[in-house]
Amino acid sequence: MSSKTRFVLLGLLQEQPLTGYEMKQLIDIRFRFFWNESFGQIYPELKSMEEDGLVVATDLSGARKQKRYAITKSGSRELKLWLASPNEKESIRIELLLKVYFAKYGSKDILASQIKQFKEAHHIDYSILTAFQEELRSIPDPENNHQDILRVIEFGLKTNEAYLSWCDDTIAYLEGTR
Amino acid sequence: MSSKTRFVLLGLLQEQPLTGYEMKQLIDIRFRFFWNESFGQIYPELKSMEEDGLVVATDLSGARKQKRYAITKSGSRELKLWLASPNEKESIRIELLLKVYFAKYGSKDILASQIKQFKEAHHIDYSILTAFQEELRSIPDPENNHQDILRVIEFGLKTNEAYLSWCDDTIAYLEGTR
DNA sequence: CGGCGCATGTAACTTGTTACATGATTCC
DNA sequence: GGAATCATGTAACAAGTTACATGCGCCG
Repeated sequence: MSSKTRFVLLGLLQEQPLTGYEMKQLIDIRFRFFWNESFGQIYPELKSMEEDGLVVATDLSGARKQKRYAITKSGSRELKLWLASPNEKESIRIELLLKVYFAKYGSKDILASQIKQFKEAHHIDYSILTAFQEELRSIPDPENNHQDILRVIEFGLKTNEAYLSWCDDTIAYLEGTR
Repeated sequence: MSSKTRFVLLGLLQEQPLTGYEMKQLIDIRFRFFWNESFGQIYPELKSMEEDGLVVATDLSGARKQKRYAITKSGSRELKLWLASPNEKESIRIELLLKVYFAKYGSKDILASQIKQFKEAHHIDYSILTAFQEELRSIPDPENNHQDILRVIEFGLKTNEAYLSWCDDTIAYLEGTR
């Protein structure tokens, strides 16, 4: 289970030079439903990537000591290599499902409220995804550059729809057995 | 992000006494689509749980040096406490989606084959879930003990259906743009 | 008698989170 | 001038994986 932080950052930099802070923001917004990275990973990783010659940093003078990173030829090569390499099994951990599995040892009411919370969180995800989708669709895209990203959004929409519908069924079940 | 290993094990032990090895097997089979634990977590955790008085071990003499753990009153209390406590945000990491997002920098053909692999893996998950569902339904359940577990299976089925349908759409899209 | 599955355990390592420190800029 | 946000970084810690060591029992 090797770290993928490096490749996420390279992927973002392939589009345009960015600061570590900006990359974190992009990951939080665009990848929120299937990926995350913390500053504690990003900054040290950028340093090590620079040492490996995959990126070059420019110290923005004047501005608030920000470092803008750009990808190098070598970095692009690494990115392509990773894109063609096999994927690791996705890792998923949903505490709520453990609690549903063990539901008979706990309170149905509390569980129902936990599911409602889960539902709300994913309803927000769903809204964000819908907004992002509309935004992308509203921008003219003659070269079909947005299609790939729209596929990712579609994944998020479909899985979140599944989540929401499961929540409704399960809340109904829990409240029906009171 | 505190570890939940302890509670998973307590939950399993609430049903019946088990060895570490058996718990690992149950987690691998029953929780495979939303949770995992390794021996490297399980054995040290069981030791620490015994020290905390949440479980008691019985050394099965004669048999191949196995230790069977049983939950204590104190352990049951801990389990109930956790069941009523708030959940951590679920963690999900899907490398494939990063690659779809960055698809324009790589090969469409390779990506399509990666998605096919993903699809196959989840088709297997789907089959396992269906089999487990049928098994549970075939066992008479006068006290509705299986209902909670069936809800968990339902979650797996719904999300996997979403995955599979997304795979088909996305493969079609990739192969259409060749 | 050899290989596989059962069974437990540990040590080294990698990965990831959190908390903290520092300081600039912007906006009210 | 104070709060929020921008911005970078590190150190301590927690969590999780992997590889290894050990040995029994069963089946062919």
